[in-house]
Amino acid sequence: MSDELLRALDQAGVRLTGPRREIAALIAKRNGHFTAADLIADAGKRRLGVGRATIFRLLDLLAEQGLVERVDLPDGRHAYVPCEPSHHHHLVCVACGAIAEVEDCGIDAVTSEASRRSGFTIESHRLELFGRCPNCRSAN
Amino acid sequence: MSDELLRALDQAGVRLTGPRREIAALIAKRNGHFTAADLIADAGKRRLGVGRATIFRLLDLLAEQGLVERVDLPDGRHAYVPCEPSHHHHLVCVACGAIAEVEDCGIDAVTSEASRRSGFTIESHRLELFGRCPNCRSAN
DNA sequence: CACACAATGAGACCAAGTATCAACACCCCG
DNA sequence: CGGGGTGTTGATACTTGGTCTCATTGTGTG
Repeated sequence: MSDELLRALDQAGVRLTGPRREIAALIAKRNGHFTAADLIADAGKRRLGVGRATIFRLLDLLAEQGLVERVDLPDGRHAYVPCEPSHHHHLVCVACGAIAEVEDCGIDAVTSEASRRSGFTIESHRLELFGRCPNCRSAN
Repeated sequence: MSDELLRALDQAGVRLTGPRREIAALIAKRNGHFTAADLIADAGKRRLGVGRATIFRLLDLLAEQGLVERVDLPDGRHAYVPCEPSHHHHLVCVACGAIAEVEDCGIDAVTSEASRRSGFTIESHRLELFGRCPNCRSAN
C-alpha cells in the first residue's frame, strides 16, 4: 500500500500530485530494495508519462523525510529501500533482495571503542549487513 | 612511499610496468582517500601519458589484492583508500579526508544480534565511520 | 631473436544522476 | 470568475564515474 508513503509526504507538506502518487504506488508494489532504473522501467512499461527527473526528484524528497534510504550493494550498485524514519540499519538478502531493518544493537559500543583507539570524534556511521533471509536460506 | 604497494603487487604476480609504477607513486603521495578523478587529474597535470582505463585497471587490481578499498562517502561519492589487506573498517575524517583503520572491535556481537532478531544468515557487512581526526578537531 | 600474450591509450560507450527550461497545474487574492 | 505567483512536470542536454573495444606496444620465455 502506498498510503503510508503518501500520508507521510502529506504531513511533511509535500503536494500529492498525480505523478507522485503513481511513483509511490510503484515503490509500494516492490518489496525489498529497488534501483532508480527499476522504477523508471516500471513507469515506462505502463506508459505512465512520468519522466526520469520526476522519479529522482521524488526519491530525493522521500530520502529527505527518511522514508527511503540509499544503500550500496556489495557489487557497487545503488539501491533504495523504503523504511521507517528512525535511525536503524539494513539487512539485505543477497539472494532475493528482501530487506529487514534492525535498530541499534550495540553499535555504539563499537563506535566508541573505535573512537577511543583512533582519537577520532565519530559523527556518523553507516552499517550494512548482507546475508540470506530465512526464505532463501531454506530454499537453498 | 609507493614501495609497499609495488612490493605487494609484485608478490601477487602482477607485472610492474612503467604506468603502474607511476600510478602507484601518485597513490602513495596522497594520504587519506582519493577519488579516481583525483588520480586522473594528477596524471594529466604531470603529462604522464597514462590513460583513464589504465588507472581504473590498476585500481581494480589493487582492490582485488585488498590493498585499496572503495568507500562510499556520506555525500554519495566514491573514494578509494589504500589499506592493509586484512579485514577492518575505515574511519574517515570528514574535514580533511584522513583515514584510520580499525580492526574488528565488537562488530561480531552486533551482527549476531541482528541475525538472531531477523532470522537472516549474515555473510558480510560493511561499516564506515565518519568523524573528525584529532588534528581537525583541535584546529576547529 | 621470435613469438605469444599481457598491458596500454584512445576513444566510444554506458548508467546513474543533475541541471535547465519551457509548459503546465494549482492556489490565493481580488 | 480571472489573473498572477509559485511549485511541478517532462524532455532533453549534460556530467560523472566507470566499462568496453581495439589496434598498438611492451615483455618474459624459450
